[in-house]
Amino acid sequence: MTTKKSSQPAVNERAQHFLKVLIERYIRDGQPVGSRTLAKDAGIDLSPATIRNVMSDLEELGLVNSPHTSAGRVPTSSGYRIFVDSLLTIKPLQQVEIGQLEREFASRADPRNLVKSASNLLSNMTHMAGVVLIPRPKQVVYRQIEFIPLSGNRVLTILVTSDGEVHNKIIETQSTYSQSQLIQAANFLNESYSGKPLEAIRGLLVEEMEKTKQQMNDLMSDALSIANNVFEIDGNEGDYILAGQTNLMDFDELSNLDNIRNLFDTFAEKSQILHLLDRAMTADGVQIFIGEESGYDSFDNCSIVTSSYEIDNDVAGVLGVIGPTRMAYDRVIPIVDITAKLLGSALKHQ
Amino acid sequence: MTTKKSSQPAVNERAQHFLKVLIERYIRDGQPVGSRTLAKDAGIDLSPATIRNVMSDLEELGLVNSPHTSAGRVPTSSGYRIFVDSLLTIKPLQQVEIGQLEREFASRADPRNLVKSASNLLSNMTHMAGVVLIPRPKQVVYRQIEFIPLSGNRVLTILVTSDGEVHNKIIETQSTYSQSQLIQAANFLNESYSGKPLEAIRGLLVEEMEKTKQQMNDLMSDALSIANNVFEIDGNEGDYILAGQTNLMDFDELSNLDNIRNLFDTFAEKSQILHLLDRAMTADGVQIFIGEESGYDSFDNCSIVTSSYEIDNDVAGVLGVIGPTRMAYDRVIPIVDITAKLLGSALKHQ
DNA sequence: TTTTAGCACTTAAGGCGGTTGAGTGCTATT
DNA sequence: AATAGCACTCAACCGCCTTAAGTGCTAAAA
Repeated sequence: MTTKKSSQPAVNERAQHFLKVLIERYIRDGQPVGSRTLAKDAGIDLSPATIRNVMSDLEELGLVNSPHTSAGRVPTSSGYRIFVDSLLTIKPLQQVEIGQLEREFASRADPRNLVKSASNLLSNMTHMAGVVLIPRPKQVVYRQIEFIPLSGNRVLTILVTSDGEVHNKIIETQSTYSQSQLIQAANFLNESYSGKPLEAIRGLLVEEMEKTKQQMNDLMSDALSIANNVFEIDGNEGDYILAGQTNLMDFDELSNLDNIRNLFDTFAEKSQILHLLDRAMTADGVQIFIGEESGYDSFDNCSIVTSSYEIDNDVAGVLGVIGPTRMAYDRVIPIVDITAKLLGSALKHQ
Repeated sequence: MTTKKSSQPAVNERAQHFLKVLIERYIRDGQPVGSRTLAKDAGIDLSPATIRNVMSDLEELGLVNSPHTSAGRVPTSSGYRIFVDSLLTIKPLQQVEIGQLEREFASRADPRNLVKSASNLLSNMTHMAGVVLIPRPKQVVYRQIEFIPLSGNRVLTILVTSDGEVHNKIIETQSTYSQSQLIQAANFLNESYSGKPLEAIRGLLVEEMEKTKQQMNDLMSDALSIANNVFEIDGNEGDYILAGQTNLMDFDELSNLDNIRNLFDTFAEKSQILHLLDRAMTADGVQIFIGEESGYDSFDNCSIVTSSYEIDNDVAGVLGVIGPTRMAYDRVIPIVDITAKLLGSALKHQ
């Protein structure tokens, strides 16, 4: 049945079985698996001593190893590999669970949300991290383009593709275009080529260059009606950019896992931070929240130094630094202060 | 000079000075500050015993406290508050540093990047977390609007405001509009009202309703030239959505700070994950990277289970789960598998 | 009255030795 | 080929002790 050589340990069926049971066990409770345990679990009636021989073979093959001499065995990557490739029996999901998932997906609308909730689903179901690459269709179909003139002959182009994704890009043009020129250019493109694959457009353009007509103008009242609707709902949601969160792990007073976890969850949640920044927006100059003052438990051991920044003398936003209460305020305060001023004036020059 | 009452400890100048020195010291090395240390640091020639009395007063006032009976003192939030409000001597930044900052800001172009690099600057200079609220100008000036018809009478509106921000919103209209109707509506709005403050537009609309002319059509060749430029650079950057990263802290084998830190930095960096997902995109069906197989050090103790998902029979993206090598593969694999299928078909139905 | 010296007391932290329990490898036997 | 027996290893835990830092209190000195 199985060929065996005395010089090189054999990976016969029995050994494979033990490997399987060992890995399953290790996955279950995370402890190195010893011979006695394995003997009981395996369902084959063998003494621990025998198991030890087998495990020793497995170790020689690099499929398991021990953290130290008198510990049980732990699977190595190669061990997992074999397990996954040929030993694994997959439990299909319950029909009920599948149903739930289907309903979950059915209830979402636009692609962005779908992707987001797929990621959340993965994370929730597995209690691990879920990740979803944003769809990148092989054939990107062009939907809409828009141009916004910037200073010089730079133009902001906004390209909308079939998947509802919006791509912003700043391009440098050879000559300078006026705003109305750009608008008309966009109209032309949009009317002629929406729905065509991106790669094809260049070819089509040349060929179809002079075929266009325009039959607009009289639907303006419709435009009005829609616009009314849009400007009604202009909710400016607010969002922030965070950097260097992991720096916080350097501080002893924050770096127990619970604390860090709370902090990061708070960052991910966003709403609390947004409230906090909102509060900081009203005051001008540098503002400091120390410990509980922020009002959020996760920041109990943190201070937040903020400053609002102004564009053309209007408060436009807030920026700041989050760190342990024990921070070098004398240094952080001027940094936040000057950054706010520089950011403000940098944004003004646009 | 200073009024004192025997019943309530006094916050005289000397006590304030000690508080200041204590906090400065504590900020420097994070250890509870004892009477002897404080005596040396304070620059006033007093014995530790005297200092102890003062510290005891400060404690009674709630400005400091000891972690345990025989430890030194640590500032409380109120202590920091007083320190920050009236004891702090701020070090202005070196002119050199300011120069560097200015140059840093000068080199960035669009607002989004400015905000991002401001956040990074804050984080780098302070070695803590930087946060910047995205500018929310008091008067949002309207730049550009665009409509994309979706199914039913839902319309995707894309509103661009003066700060270069793009706001997507799906609205429900009363009646159904065709694509060309929508395009014309957008054109009308864009031509007439770009540069006006958002709030004012509704009023202006009614009043200016019938004044519009159109003088387009002959700039089409320009449109062509620009478009050429845009479609040239269509670089579809690729991005992913991550969820439940903090779940990873639940696993003992990952949850030492160094490890978690590396992981989170990798998530934030994005490029590595993107490469990995890219690799997973080519294979179809579920793919598994175990430990070092991923090729990235930060994932040495992690496995990644991925599956590509298809839209209309074309591979559109990848999704997956990241967890410890010791994961319940038999459960995770079908979850990833089915999620990929469901996401694919959910996206197709659009 | 303020400051200081002295003293007894508290506490975290670290080192040391012993014990326990799980597990191993080897050898001789069945 | 499988097993039993045995000596050995090692992490983890426990209790014990010591050390270092610091405290509060009281009584004496300035």
